[in-house]
Amino acid sequence: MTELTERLLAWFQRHQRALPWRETADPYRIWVSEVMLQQTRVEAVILKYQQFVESFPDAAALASADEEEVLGLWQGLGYYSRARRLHQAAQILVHEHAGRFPDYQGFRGLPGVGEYTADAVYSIAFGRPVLAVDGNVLRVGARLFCLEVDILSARAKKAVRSALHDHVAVNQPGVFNQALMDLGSAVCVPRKPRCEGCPAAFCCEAKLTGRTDELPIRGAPSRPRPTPVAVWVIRDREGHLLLRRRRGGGFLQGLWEFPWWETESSDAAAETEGAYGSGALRLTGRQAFHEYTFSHKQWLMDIREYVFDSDGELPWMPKSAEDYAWVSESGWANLPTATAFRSVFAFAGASGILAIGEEDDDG
DNA sequence: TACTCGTGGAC
DNA sequence: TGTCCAAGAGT
Repeated sequence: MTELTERLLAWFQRHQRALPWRETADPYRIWVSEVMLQQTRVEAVILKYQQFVESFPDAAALASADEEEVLGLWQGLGYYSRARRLHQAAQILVHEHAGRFPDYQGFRGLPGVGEYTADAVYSIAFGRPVLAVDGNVLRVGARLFCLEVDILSARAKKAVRSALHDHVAVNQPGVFNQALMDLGSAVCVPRKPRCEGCPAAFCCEAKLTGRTDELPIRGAPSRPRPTPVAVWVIRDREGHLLLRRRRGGGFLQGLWEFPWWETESSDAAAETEGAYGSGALRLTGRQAFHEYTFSHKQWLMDIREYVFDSDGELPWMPKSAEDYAWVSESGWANLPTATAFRSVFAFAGASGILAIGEEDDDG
């Protein structure tokens, strides 16, 4: 065991956070936590994790659940394909692996299980002596070894793996990996690292050469692309709201939403009116404008209210219509929805939304 | 490699 | 207030 390893483990023993997924050795629960934690802060995960494993205490329970129920518990966490892939993977585990965790390669091949997740779960739950390289470890490694390459590049990952290889605590790799991650999130933070309390400061090349503020090197993320989008709040004669469930694509797949269309022109309302309007749809005149920013696009939402004055279906609704539903102003609360539509529910006056708290309306 | 895929907290 | 970014995976 190297001095770095020794000091890091001692620091972790003293400073580690109490987290619900650290109170179990169940690989299923550790797996759930790792998937939830992808690109997501610990504080946002804790409650969701507890609710999730309470509803689905094991892989069999998750496998037999409806996708809608799974998405409902994931609601608000974002990156919803994680939930669908976890659900699919649980079904594969139950039906093709008799509910037992397969070997490392078998697990690595499950939907949503990449290199990091496989390494994290198998080091923590099974003691597999591998380094789990996440964003924290990349940042810590970049400073420890003064890596001059973009930490998001494949080269950086390879360099960190190589440089840390001999430091992995092979008799407790899971503890070692979590110690590195905790160090990254609590001490070796992106800006203004807290080197005073760092157990690795004694051998940190960035610290010893005064370069902690220059490292790591990381390219600027691409900016969200402004995107006009028309959102239709459609009521029937009884005041029910028309929602649809998204199918066939990655974005927000499986979630319920108001009908919307991204448009080429900045006048989203006019463009969609021509394409999707119908004689049975009557504008009420109520309109609002909201912005909502995803990781990769910025929606400029032109929200309009219509009344559907007919008993039929709208031309663009599929014949089966099983992915469309007329719901009461409180009925939406039982359906998984994306946060992007929170302001639209507020606009629609849907009950329950005021408890969440709102928000601007440029009218 | 570069892009898609959400959300909200920190500063 | 805008910017950054968090225990990534899939394509």
